[in-house]
Amino acid sequence: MRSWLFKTEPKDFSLQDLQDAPDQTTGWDGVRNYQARNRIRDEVQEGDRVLIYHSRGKNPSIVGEARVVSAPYPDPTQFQPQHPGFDPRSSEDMPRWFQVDVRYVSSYAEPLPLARMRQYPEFADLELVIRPRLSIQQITDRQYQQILSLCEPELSVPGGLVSALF
DNA sequence: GCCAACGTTGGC
DNA sequence: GCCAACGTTGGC
Repeated sequence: MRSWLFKTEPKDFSLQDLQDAPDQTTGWDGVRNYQARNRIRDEVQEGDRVLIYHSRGKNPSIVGEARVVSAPYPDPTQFQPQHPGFDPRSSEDMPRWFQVDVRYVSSYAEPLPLARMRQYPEFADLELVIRPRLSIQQITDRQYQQILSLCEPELSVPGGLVSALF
Protein backbone atom coordinates (compact mmCIF):
# COMPACT_ATOMS: atom_id res chain seq x y z
CA MET A 1 0.00 0.00 0.00
CA ARG A 2 1.26 3.42 -0.95
CA SER A 3 0.58 6.71 0.75
CA TRP A 4 -0.47 9.84 -1.09
CA LEU A 5 -1.29 13.39 -0.20
CA PHE A 6 -4.32 14.93 -1.92
CA LYS A 7 -4.73 18.67 -1.76
CA THR A 8 -8.06 20.39 -1.53
CA GLU A 9 -9.28 23.89 -0.81
CA PRO A 10 -11.53 23.42 2.21
CA LYS A 11 -13.92 26.14 1.05
CA ASP A 12 -14.56 24.00 -2.02
CA PHE A 13 -14.36 20.57 -0.43
CA SER A 14 -13.10 19.81 3.06
CA LEU A 15 -12.38 16.70 5.08
CA GLN A 16 -15.60 17.49 6.96
CA ASP A 17 -17.45 17.44 3.65
CA LEU A 18 -15.99 13.99 3.00
CA GLN A 19 -17.09 12.81 6.43
CA ASP A 20 -20.58 14.14 5.74
CA ALA A 21 -20.82 12.65 2.25
CA PRO A 22 -23.03 9.64 1.51
CA ASP A 23 -21.14 6.53 2.64
CA GLN A 24 -18.37 9.01 3.63
CA THR A 25 -17.16 8.57 0.08
CA THR A 26 -16.72 10.86 -2.88
CA GLY A 27 -15.22 10.89 -6.34
CA TRP A 28 -12.05 12.98 -6.21
CA ASP A 29 -12.87 15.01 -9.30
CA GLY A 30 -11.28 18.16 -10.61
CA VAL A 31 -7.67 17.07 -11.15
CA ARG A 32 -6.63 19.13 -14.21
CA ASN A 33 -2.87 18.82 -14.19
CA TYR A 34 -1.16 16.23 -16.36
CA GLN A 35 1.37 14.98 -13.86
CA ALA A 36 -1.28 14.65 -11.18
CA ARG A 37 -3.53 12.97 -13.74
CA ASN A 38 -0.84 10.47 -14.62
CA ARG A 39 -0.46 9.52 -11.00
CA ILE A 40 -4.21 9.11 -10.51
CA ARG A 41 -4.51 7.07 -13.67
CA ASP A 42 -1.33 4.99 -13.51
CA GLU A 43 -0.08 4.76 -9.94
CA VAL A 44 -2.81 5.30 -7.37
CA GLN A 45 -4.38 1.97 -6.45
CA GLU A 46 -7.45 0.84 -4.58
CA GLY A 47 -6.54 0.46 -0.92
CA ASP A 48 -3.89 3.17 -0.92
CA ARG A 49 -3.73 5.63 1.95
CA VAL A 50 -4.54 9.29 1.31
CA LEU A 51 -3.54 12.17 3.53
CA ILE A 52 -5.90 15.09 3.11
CA TYR A 53 -4.27 18.51 2.93
CA HIS A 54 -6.20 21.75 3.21
CA SER A 55 -4.60 24.41 1.03
CA ARG A 56 -5.18 28.13 0.79
CA GLY A 57 -6.75 28.38 4.21
CA LYS A 58 -5.60 30.45 7.14
CA ASN A 59 -3.23 27.72 8.25
CA PRO A 60 -2.69 25.17 5.46
CA SER A 61 -2.36 21.74 7.06
CA ILE A 62 -2.58 17.99 6.76
CA VAL A 63 -5.88 17.37 8.53
CA GLY A 64 -6.70 13.70 8.27
CA GLU A 65 -6.81 10.51 6.33
CA ALA A 66 -8.83 8.76 3.67
CA ARG A 67 -8.58 5.60 1.63
CA VAL A 68 -8.75 4.94 -2.10
CA VAL A 69 -11.81 2.76 -2.67
CA SER A 70 -11.97 2.47 -6.44
CA ALA A 71 -9.85 1.93 -9.48
CA PRO A 72 -9.23 5.05 -11.58
CA TYR A 73 -12.05 6.02 -13.94
CA PRO A 74 -12.86 9.05 -16.11
CA ASP A 75 -13.80 12.20 -14.20
CA PRO A 76 -17.44 12.74 -15.24
CA THR A 77 -17.27 16.50 -14.78
CA GLN A 78 -15.06 16.82 -17.87
CA PHE A 79 -18.09 15.89 -20.00
CA GLN A 80 -20.54 18.33 -18.36
CA PRO A 81 -20.71 21.62 -20.30
CA GLN A 82 -22.17 23.53 -17.35
CA HIS A 83 -19.48 22.31 -14.95
CA PRO A 84 -16.31 24.33 -14.26
CA GLY A 85 -14.32 21.15 -14.88
CA PHE A 86 -15.73 20.80 -18.40
CA ASP A 87 -13.07 20.10 -21.03
CA PRO A 88 -14.27 20.33 -24.64
CA ARG A 89 -11.22 18.37 -25.79
CA SER A 90 -12.40 15.29 -23.87
CA SER A 91 -14.79 12.72 -25.21
CA GLU A 92 -16.33 9.62 -23.72
CA ASP A 93 -14.04 7.36 -25.72
CA MET A 94 -11.02 9.64 -25.29
CA PRO A 95 -11.26 10.86 -21.70
CA ARG A 96 -8.50 13.19 -20.63
CA TRP A 97 -9.02 13.41 -16.85
CA PHE A 98 -9.34 10.68 -14.26
CA GLN A 99 -10.38 10.32 -10.67
CA VAL A 100 -10.65 7.74 -7.92
CA ASP A 101 -13.19 7.39 -5.14
CA VAL A 102 -11.96 8.09 -1.62
CA ARG A 103 -13.56 7.19 1.70
CA TYR A 104 -13.13 9.05 4.96
CA VAL A 105 -10.90 7.33 7.54
CA SER A 106 -10.02 9.80 10.30
CA SER A 107 -9.45 13.37 11.36
CA TYR A 108 -6.11 13.88 13.05
CA ALA A 109 -5.98 14.95 16.67
CA GLU A 110 -3.39 17.55 15.74
CA PRO A 111 -3.50 18.81 12.16
CA LEU A 112 0.01 19.37 10.87
CA PRO A 113 0.57 22.82 9.37
CA LEU A 114 2.89 23.25 6.43
CA ALA A 115 4.72 25.92 8.42
CA ARG A 116 5.50 23.33 11.08
CA MET A 117 6.65 20.75 8.55
CA ARG A 118 9.09 23.28 7.16
CA GLN A 119 10.75 23.37 10.57
CA TYR A 120 11.81 19.73 10.36
CA PRO A 121 14.79 18.90 8.12
CA GLU A 122 13.27 15.43 7.73
CA PHE A 123 10.50 16.96 5.63
CA ALA A 124 12.86 18.92 3.40
CA ASP A 125 12.36 16.44 0.56
CA LEU A 126 8.60 16.28 0.93
CA GLU A 127 6.96 17.12 -2.39
CA LEU A 128 4.74 19.52 -0.50
CA VAL A 129 7.84 21.53 0.30
CA ILE A 130 9.61 21.14 -3.05
CA ARG A 131 6.69 21.26 -5.48
CA PRO A 132 3.83 22.74 -3.53
CA ARG A 133 1.53 23.11 -6.53
CA LEU A 134 1.32 19.46 -7.46
CA SER A 135 -2.08 18.31 -6.25
CA ILE A 136 -1.37 14.57 -5.99
CA GLN A 137 1.80 13.94 -4.02
CA GLN A 138 3.73 10.85 -3.06
CA ILE A 139 4.48 10.19 0.60
CA THR A 140 7.11 7.63 1.60
CA ASP A 141 6.42 5.16 4.40
CA ARG A 142 8.95 6.92 6.56
CA GLN A 143 7.42 10.32 5.91
CA TYR A 144 4.02 8.89 6.73
CA GLN A 145 5.25 7.56 10.07
CA GLN A 146 6.80 10.92 10.86
CA ILE A 147 3.64 12.78 9.94
CA LEU A 148 1.49 10.39 11.97
CA SER A 149 3.70 10.74 15.02
CA LEU A 150 3.11 14.49 14.93
CA CYS A 151 -0.61 14.30 14.16
CA GLU A 152 -1.57 11.48 16.49
CA PRO A 153 0.91 11.83 19.35
CA GLU A 154 -1.07 9.60 21.74
CA LEU A 155 -0.86 6.74 19.26
CA SER A 156 2.91 6.96 19.19
CA VAL A 157 5.25 4.74 21.12
CA PRO A 158 6.17 5.87 24.67
CA GLY A 159 8.72 8.59 24.51
CA GLY A 160 7.35 9.58 21.16
CA LEU A 161 8.12 8.31 17.71
CA VAL A 162 9.16 11.86 16.97
CA SER A 163 12.10 11.72 19.34
CA ALA A 164 12.91 8.21 18.15
CA LEU A 165 13.08 9.28 14.54
CA PHE A 166 14.28 12.85 14.72
C1' DG B 1 9.83 23.11 -30.77
C1' DC B 2 10.76 27.78 -28.78
C1' DC B 3 9.20 31.06 -25.90
C1' DA B 4 6.29 35.07 -24.68
C1' DA B 5 1.88 35.83 -22.96
C1' DC B 6 -1.45 34.42 -20.19
C1' DG B 7 -3.92 31.94 -16.47
C1' DT B 8 -3.82 29.54 -12.02
C1' DT B 9 -2.17 28.22 -7.61
C1' DG B 10 -1.38 28.89 -2.95
C1' DG B 11 1.54 30.73 0.96
C1' DC B 12 1.62 34.69 3.23
C1' DG C 1 -5.83 40.34 -1.73
C1' DC C 2 -0.91 40.32 -3.28
C1' DC C 3 2.31 38.37 -5.96
C1' DA C 4 5.88 34.88 -7.11
C1' DA C 5 6.18 30.51 -9.04
C1' DC C 6 4.53 27.46 -11.99
C1' DG C 7 1.77 25.34 -15.86
C1' DT C 8 -0.49 25.91 -20.33
C1' DT C 9 -1.36 27.91 -24.75
C1' DG C 10 -0.47 29.25 -29.25
C1' DG C 11 1.96 32.13 -32.85
C1' DC C 12 5.85 31.71 -35.37
